[in-house]
Amino acid sequence: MKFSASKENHLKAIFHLQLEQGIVTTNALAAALQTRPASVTDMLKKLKDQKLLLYERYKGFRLNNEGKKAAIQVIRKHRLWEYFLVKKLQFGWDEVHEIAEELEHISSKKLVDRLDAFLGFPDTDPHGDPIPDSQGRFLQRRQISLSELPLNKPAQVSAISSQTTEMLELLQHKHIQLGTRLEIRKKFPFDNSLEVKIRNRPPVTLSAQVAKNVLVKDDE
Amino acid sequence: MKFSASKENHLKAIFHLQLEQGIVTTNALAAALQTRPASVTDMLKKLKDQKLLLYERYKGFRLNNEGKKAAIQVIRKHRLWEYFLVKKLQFGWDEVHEIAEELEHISSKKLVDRLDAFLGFPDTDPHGDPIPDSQGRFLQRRQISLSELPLNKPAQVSAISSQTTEMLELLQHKHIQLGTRLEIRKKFPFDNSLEVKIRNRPPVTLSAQVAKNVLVKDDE
DNA sequence: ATTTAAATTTAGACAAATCTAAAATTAAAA
DNA sequence: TTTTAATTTTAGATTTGTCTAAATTTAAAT
Ligand SMILES: [Mn+2]
Ligand SMILES: [Mn+2]
Ligand SMILES: [Mn+2]
Ligand SMILES: [Mn+2]
Repeated sequence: MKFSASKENHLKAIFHLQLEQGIVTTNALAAALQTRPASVTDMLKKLKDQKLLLYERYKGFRLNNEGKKAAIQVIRKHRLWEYFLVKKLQFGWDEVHEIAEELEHISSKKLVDRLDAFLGFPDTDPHGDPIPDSQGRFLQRRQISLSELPLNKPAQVSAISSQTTEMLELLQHKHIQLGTRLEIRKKFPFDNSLEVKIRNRPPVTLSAQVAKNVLVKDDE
Repeated sequence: MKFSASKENHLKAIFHLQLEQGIVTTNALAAALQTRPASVTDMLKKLKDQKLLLYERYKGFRLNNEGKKAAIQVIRKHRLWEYFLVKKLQFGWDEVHEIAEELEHISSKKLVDRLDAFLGFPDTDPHGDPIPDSQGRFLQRRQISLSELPLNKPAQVSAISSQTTEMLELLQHKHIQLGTRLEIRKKFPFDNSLEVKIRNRPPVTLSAQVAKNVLVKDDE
């Protein structure tokens, strides 16, 4: 089982998208990979031929078990290398992603397992994401509503449960989107509104109704 | 200047060949890269267009200054990764070449320099070959082939020029590795084979082909 | 100096991965 | 329910790197 770098990138991106959506669309994947929908369709055919995903034209797609296993191995490599770069080579957590995006395609399984041991079998990468073990097992952190998040606990937006245009417009205006890292600075019991801090931005206030529909996961 | 993996492989192989030959031939490069002469010609045109080598058709070729600089950077990466694999990940010196052949194409210059620092700026890789520094300087050590070593002159193995698995396996079986101290006890003109003595071991016989690829330096 | 052989290059093809433009399908709006 | 818009797929082209087979050039042998 050895896949090209491009196939590995596709598998990984599909894996992430289907965690949120269940089913993945051509446009979503093209956006995630910064490529064109037509290119995605081309690749989908190849991945389907290799029996890595379930796909019917015009109907969306998702990884099957084989595809998930392959994707998880790529994610494992990516996160172990990021951990290595930060912990051993003194890189900042914000400058390792691009390099790991290349290193994740080195194929030696033995290398990855030795690296894992060398690093002391870490279970979380520098961004707080879990690192799959050698067998591909990993603890998917459960996501909670922003309204349940404790004060001052760093978290990352992992889903928006109410996806009305109005809601998304409001969040966009407050600079909150999927992946945004934030923490709660203050809670107002009067109306259960929250004051939320995002790095490099002034604090913003969210109503209880909004907070309820923003799902977050631990950000280390 | 960022080059594709294939171009980097070509540059590196040309560099090594021209150390021996001065000028490099199409067939020699094809053999070194396990590819076809026609493919080499194709690549030569591209490298010439990018002004990395001097080339006239049917007349051989060699790297210019730019090409040498690029090749040395690839060699630096290759050898630093090999050192990392052996010293930090506990790989055997005979199993790292293939992996380094992939790792050498990771492009981040910062990564290489950080790795270098992390490893303590080593100047010799696990096969005894010198590691170029950040500016591309490196000490080509004065070493001779074992087949040129005079009788009964103590020497120390400093490099293995043919690093195939088969070669390394053979040497391992005869208890010869980097740093091994030895001397030639007898030379057989019939087939140019050698009888070599290693301290605390019975003498071993080496073929001319093997001896040619074992490089030694004066034993202090 | 011819002839023969070896080395090298060209011509034409192919696979992988990508793209643009146009067609087909599905979803949304009127 | 038409009509319109958005999404997705196809058709055909492009780039990079590789190959085989044939042609060209250089080197070796007679
Ligand atoms: Mn990352
Ligand atoms: Mn990648
Ligand atoms: Mn090597
Ligand atoms: Mn390589």
